[in-house]
Amino acid sequence: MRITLLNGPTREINPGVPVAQALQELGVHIDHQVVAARVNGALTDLQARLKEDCTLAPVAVDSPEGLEIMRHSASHVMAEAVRSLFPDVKVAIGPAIENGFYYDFDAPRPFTPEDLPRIEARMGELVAQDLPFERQEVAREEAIDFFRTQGETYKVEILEEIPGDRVSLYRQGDFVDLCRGPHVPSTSFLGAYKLTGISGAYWRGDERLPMLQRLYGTAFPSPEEMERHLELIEEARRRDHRRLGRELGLFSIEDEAGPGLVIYHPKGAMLRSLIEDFERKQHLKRGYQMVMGPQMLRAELWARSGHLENYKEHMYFTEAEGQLYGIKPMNCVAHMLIYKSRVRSYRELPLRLFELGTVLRHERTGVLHGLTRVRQFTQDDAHIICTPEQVESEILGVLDFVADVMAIFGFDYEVELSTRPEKSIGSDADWDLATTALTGALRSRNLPFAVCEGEGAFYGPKIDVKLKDALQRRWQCATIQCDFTLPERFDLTYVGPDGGRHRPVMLHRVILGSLERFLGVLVEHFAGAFPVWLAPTQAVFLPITDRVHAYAQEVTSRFTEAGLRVEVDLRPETLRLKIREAQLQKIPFMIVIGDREAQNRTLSPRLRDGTELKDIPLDQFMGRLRDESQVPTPGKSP
RNA sequence: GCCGGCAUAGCUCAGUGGUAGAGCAGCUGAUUCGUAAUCAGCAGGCCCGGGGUUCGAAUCCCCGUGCCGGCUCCA
Repeated sequence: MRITLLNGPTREINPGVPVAQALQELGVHIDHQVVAARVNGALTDLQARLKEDCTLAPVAVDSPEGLEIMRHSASHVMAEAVRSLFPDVKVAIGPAIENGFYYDFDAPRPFTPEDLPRIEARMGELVAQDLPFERQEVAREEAIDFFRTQGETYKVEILEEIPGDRVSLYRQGDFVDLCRGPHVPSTSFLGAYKLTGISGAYWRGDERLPMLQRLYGTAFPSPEEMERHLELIEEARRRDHRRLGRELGLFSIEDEAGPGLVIYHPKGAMLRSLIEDFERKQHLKRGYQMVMGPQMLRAELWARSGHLENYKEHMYFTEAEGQLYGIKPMNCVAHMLIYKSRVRSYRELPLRLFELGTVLRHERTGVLHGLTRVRQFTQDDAHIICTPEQVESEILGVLDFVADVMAIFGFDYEVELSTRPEKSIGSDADWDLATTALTGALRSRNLPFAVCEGEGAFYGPKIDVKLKDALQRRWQCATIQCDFTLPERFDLTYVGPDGGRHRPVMLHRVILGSLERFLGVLVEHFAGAFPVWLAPTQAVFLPITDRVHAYAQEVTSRFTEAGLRVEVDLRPETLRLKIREAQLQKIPFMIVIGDREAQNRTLSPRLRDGTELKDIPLDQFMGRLRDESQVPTPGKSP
């Protein structure tokens, strides 16, 4: 039997040798770094026996596949630990996930935080025993019988649905699990792991099905790598926008006012208004027209738009003079009315209507979270109404818009295309047109994209943009959705060159998405240290003694009149104290003013990073601050 | 909405059946100071709300509300 090492030598090897031995004979050093192998490209256990000619490649624990295998094995070990400590639990599923793993159990009593150390300790014992993972292939019926006698009804349920006659089981110690594999050779291959959380999780992710108990863990090849990961979580905690929002005086969410309702404090309102100014300029530059719709519209309109049918449970209603009004959860309806207000010619298309539209959505209490999930938020929303021929170029325009804006804020992003879901309306032709246009636009900009089959809105396919923040976390911001329903329901038409009436296509799109969410992401991305153009307070003047108060106040007025966002700290405190507080407020420039500066009409700015500049002429520094206040132009100097 | 945890001063947190505490912040006074905390004093609480157990509840039990971590949903 001829075995070839990928990008390596070929050897004649006796049939029936295990993968690990074959690798060794091919000169691969086998230690705990190697957890599995690829046999002709397919992930395989190291213990598997080779029967025919093939190509081999080792899979190291620090490769993405190797890590996933190790984490998956960790979930099995956790399941064994849980089964041995709590014999009454049934096991459901336990995959590897980003940074770790989980396992779902049906437990007679919920787990508590005190259970975690016990389970972890038991896992430690299992790891110390170095139990081998053994793969066994059996007939599906045999597996069903086995799990049924064990009382593992969830495994039986899974088995009854998977196709094929034969399935694989993995055993380590006393624990046997239905599993595709592969696994690490034995429990001592686990590396560093830690149980991190408990939560409820619906069986099969369906809220109509029973809730199981999920245990989360994290696992890495080495303790150092796990430490780095835990440190990253700690860093995320430090950057939490809910904490920084309070500390920096940006916003609050008060129990008295109601959950999910953001109250902007002065600094937060300034930041928000800077972003809104930016948005207006960017949209006007790209041929959008600003519009504004009312906060509530008659319920009949929401019936017509289909919201009453599809979105009612998320809507707030109010009544006046016997009329029922729906408070807007989306901005589209008013935009439809604007379009319909007169006869439209093809010459007007594409019509791009932009609104910083504030919407209210009744979100279920459990999903609310800081600024990222709220009940009232403002979208940078636009509806583009165009001819079918214009759809693709309009989508391109939006993609370029997104690219520009993300570059300005300094975010990388990923793109997803979501296609027709099972429950949907519209003709196949419409769906094809829209999906082709979306895909075509992505292709022509060479944007790599993931396809989420069946994840589209019920009225049309969409492109979602996930920006990545400084901690590599992904956030939904921009989305571009094709919509055939609304032009239909509101009977939108335009007069074509032929003099006949035609139905336009509508694109619904946002760039930043929810300003609230975007603000939250910005806070965490910059850890509260906003770039000068976004900083609510750009500089604070710090007079050392009250002899220089007059000069400090004069300078403050001059900067303020120049449109710069500055403050002055006239308290009779020490410079050290003032610096410390300004530093904690993450103000970009702390400007020291003492007798020398007042004498020479200069300033001594300290930067956020601790750099001290000395005796800069007043006008020179004002020029610098003015320059840095400009919206960055990516592509030009850093 | 579901599972679990938590709720004490503006903030961070001690106090687990017997008279409510600390640090920071705040206020008052002194200090006029050169790059991350000057000193002293004072004040601050329906212990989330409502019921119950108990001679006695911040503490134990029940019901609400809110928050946190997840699930489901989602901008």
